[in-house]
Amino acid sequence: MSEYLFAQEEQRWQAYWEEKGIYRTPDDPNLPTYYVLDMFPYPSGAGLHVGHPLGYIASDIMARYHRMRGYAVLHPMGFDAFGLPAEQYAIQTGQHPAHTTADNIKKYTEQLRKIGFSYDWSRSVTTSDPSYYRWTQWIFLELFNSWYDRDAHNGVGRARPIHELIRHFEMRGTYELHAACADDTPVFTADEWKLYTEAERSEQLMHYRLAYLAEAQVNWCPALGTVLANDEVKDGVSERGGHPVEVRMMQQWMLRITAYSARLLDGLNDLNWSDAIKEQQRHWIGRSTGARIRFKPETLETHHQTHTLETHITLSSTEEEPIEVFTTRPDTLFGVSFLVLAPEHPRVMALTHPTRRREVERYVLQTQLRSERERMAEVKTVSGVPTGRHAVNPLNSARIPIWIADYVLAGYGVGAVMGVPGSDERDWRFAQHFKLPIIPVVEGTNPEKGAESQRSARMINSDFLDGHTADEAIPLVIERLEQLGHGEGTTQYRLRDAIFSRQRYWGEPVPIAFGDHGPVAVDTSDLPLLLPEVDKYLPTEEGEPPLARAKDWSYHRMPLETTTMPGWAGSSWYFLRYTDPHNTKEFASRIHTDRWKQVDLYMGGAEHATGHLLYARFWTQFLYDRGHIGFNEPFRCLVNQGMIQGVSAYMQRVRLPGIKPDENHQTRVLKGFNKNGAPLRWECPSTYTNAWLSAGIQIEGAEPSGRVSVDVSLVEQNRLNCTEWKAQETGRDTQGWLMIGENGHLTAQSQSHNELHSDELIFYTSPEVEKMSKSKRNVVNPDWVVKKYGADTLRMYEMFLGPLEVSKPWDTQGIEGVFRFLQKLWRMCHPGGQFSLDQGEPTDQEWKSLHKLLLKIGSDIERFSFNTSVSAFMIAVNELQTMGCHKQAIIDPLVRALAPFAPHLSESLWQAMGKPESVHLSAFPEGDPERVREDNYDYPIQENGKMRFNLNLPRAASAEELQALVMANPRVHQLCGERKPKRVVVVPGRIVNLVF
RNA sequence: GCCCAGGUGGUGAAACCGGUAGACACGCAGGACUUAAAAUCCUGUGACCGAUGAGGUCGUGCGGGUUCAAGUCCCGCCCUGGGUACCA
Repeated sequence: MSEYLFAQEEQRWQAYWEEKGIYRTPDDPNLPTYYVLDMFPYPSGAGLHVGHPLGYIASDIMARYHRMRGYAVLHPMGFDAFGLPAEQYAIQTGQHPAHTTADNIKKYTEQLRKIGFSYDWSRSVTTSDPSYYRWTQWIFLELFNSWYDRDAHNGVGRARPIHELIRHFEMRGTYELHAACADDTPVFTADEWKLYTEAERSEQLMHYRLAYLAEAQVNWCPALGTVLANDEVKDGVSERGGHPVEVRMMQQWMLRITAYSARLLDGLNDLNWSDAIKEQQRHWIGRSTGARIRFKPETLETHHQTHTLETHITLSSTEEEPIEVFTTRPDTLFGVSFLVLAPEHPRVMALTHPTRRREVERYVLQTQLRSERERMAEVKTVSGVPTGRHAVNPLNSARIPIWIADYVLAGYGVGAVMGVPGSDERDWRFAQHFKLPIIPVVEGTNPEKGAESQRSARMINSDFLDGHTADEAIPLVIERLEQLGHGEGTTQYRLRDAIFSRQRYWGEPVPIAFGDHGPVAVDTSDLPLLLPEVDKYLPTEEGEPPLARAKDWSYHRMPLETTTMPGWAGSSWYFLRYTDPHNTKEFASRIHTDRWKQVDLYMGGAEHATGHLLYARFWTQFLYDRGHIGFNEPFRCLVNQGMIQGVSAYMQRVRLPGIKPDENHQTRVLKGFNKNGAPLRWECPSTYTNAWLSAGIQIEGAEPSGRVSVDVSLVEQNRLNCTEWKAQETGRDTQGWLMIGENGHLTAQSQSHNELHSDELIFYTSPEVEKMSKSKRNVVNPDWVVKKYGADTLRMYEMFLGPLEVSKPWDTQGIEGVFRFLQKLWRMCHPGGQFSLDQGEPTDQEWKSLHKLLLKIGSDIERFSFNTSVSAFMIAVNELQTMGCHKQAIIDPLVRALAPFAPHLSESLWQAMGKPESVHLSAFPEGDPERVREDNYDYPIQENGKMRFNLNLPRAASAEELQALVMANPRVHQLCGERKPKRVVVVPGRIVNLVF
């Protein structure tokens, strides 16, 4: 056998590994543990393309490497199986999403198995499996039955059981309670609590639960009949499908992730994640520190009232209440010349002067009508309307007008700002536009030109703050405001509570029923609450979610919640389940989660930066607070693999110039240039008005009329396989087509005498690197690669392509290099076609090649530099081949080092050596620096920093000795000539530089 | 606009602490073996000058700087990709 028959060998070893169960996670509690996890894939119907396994291959190398280094390795794979595509398919075809999902999982699993990953499949989990989502529902109920105590843990805060909150209410009401809740949460005494009805108590508790029901502004997508999360909406349309989205108020289940804002932000510092992802999360959470300041509105002269007494009283009380604003620059308080409320601010109408009511109403209505998209498009246009009322600056009693404007967002801070046009760019534009006064409060402000927000500048016109910088002034103002009771220092977060309800079928049912006194949790012993059968996967006629179609959707005669959980519910805790996947008593036992702890290496795409990665951290911290696990961050080290892009092949289509009526109608002559600019002429049938042009060809008078991609499998080095293309196109396109290539033309129905045969036409497509997708026809399927080159080649080539974190295009041609390397190694062990290794003692040179490799691989793996590892293997094998080495003493460790990268071929060679056990159970070989040490080093000799030649000098020589040796060398004399070096820089072990 | 990556041959890339730029591979060109092809092996391959030699000049997005020495450090800009946006 002179050739490595990969197909046969790979199948054989995959069966062998499975039979021996060598990737099963070891139970031995004495072994050090290593948990490597790939991000949960959604099993889409399209299957895998070559981009998907990139991260899986890298993590598999790490898993195998650690296994060989004596770690107990947990390396599982499972499926995030609930989701919209299966549901959409169900809506279209009536096929139950569970069936589609099962088919897709089967397909994915088969594809993954062929690549030879070392997953412990016995631990696989699927989120749509009731035995799994039972625990997703259970965690939801834990959230429902928890509140967040901000005072716990020395002010860090901690989630606590809801019954402890009830006890607090019974003893002290809301007195001395610092809980995460909305700002407008009512205050009550213990006595009031005791008098509340059950329904009222339930309503009060809802303000504190970590999973709670609230009226929320949501992104309603009519086309999908569902609500989308903010990160599922891009540019005003749904991320999936691109359907329009509108803003609506709806009753939703929410998760109080904002309780964890500070911890989620601060926790980032200790994580071994890329700065890019950490920055994205920081920005998403968006902490800003500043102050809330209350401005008292001027009393309204009430001489015009026509209200009834009752409404008059309620109105005037809100009229009198101070207006609260949030600012990060309380130091600029003396520069305030107006207040602005968001149009959605609840007190807009109450604070509007009756004479202005009409105008304000119109403005509010107008902003409501404008879509998100429009508002985004007109970011720089200034609009707003005065309320006709004024407020008073709490520090200097200045009278300032109150405005309404849409540049203030209801959803951030308190929905109201103080306008400081001297120090804020937006306030400045607003003041400029409406001719409001601009009071400079920091030195160097030019009110004519713009705002000055420098924090280091000295304050002016600011009473007791004058002469201070912003950082000095801020605590002073806050102190004064707190003394006067007009405000206090505070911290705001951009992060919003997460909407948890989905108006969809294919998700986990929310285990809540609605009783007479409010929501009731399904008893945990009744979980899982199974997803019911429905006749259609669509919303009901009344716009209720699909679950409302289910027969008898109730719990102890109480109607059940009809929304389901979002995709991220199941994926927020799955890494815990893998430690104990078959547990029927708990989501995972502490014994197992304590043993494996955090994921040591989490591999996946950067697109989950603010979604999955944030929610998973939130759930982990919550489960930690409630004592269910012993750590509060899920993923210690995160590596984001880059994308593998596709190279699409495009053909240019042109409209040919018109033919004059008197011309010969059989053929026509086209003139133009080829891609090198050489003039060309073609004689073509005149019946065609359109043509495809080979890349770079120009035709006089022709107009481009679009381009079309062709399947990449028909293209090699940009040259189109015209025969194949013709075979595919002729069936579809009855109109016929004309192709103009480098050397002639081709049509669908060979009708012209001078037409080339499809094999002869040289036709180039234009390559373009873009995302790999079906629609761009640039998808390369791993099954195809495995079939043609084998799994080991695919694995090594994906690693060889470039650094793991970087995006790079797939080039099928390049794969030959890796394929040849593996074949070369195989032949090295099969001299004359038979397996045979030399039992002799290797030479120093042979040892050196081996240990150079081992040292390199060891350090490369530690820093995920797998592309250079593959090169190192190639270099070693090239060197050994040149030396004619096929000694077992060298090949044995080399094969073990190769095992994580090319598990099949190394197993073939290993077992051919007569080893009793799998190579994957052997020890990873260590490099020995002694074996690569050399006595001499080729010193580069530089002239003024420019490399001239090398001198072979003893490595042990000191700088002085080296200088003496160099200066005595005849080649150096020749280089110097008459000149004498001004200075000789000698860096032992590196370089010698002669400076003239 | 702001934040984060990145920009090196025809292509993917390497250079890990400031020390020989382009390792390894693809592609291309030439050669050996073969009736031929495939496979394999050998040689060359950044650009320019020079004779195809010896040798030299230039060269890591652009312009400056620090240094004996810069792809690497500093300052200013340009471009590409990702994120984000009246966030007070």
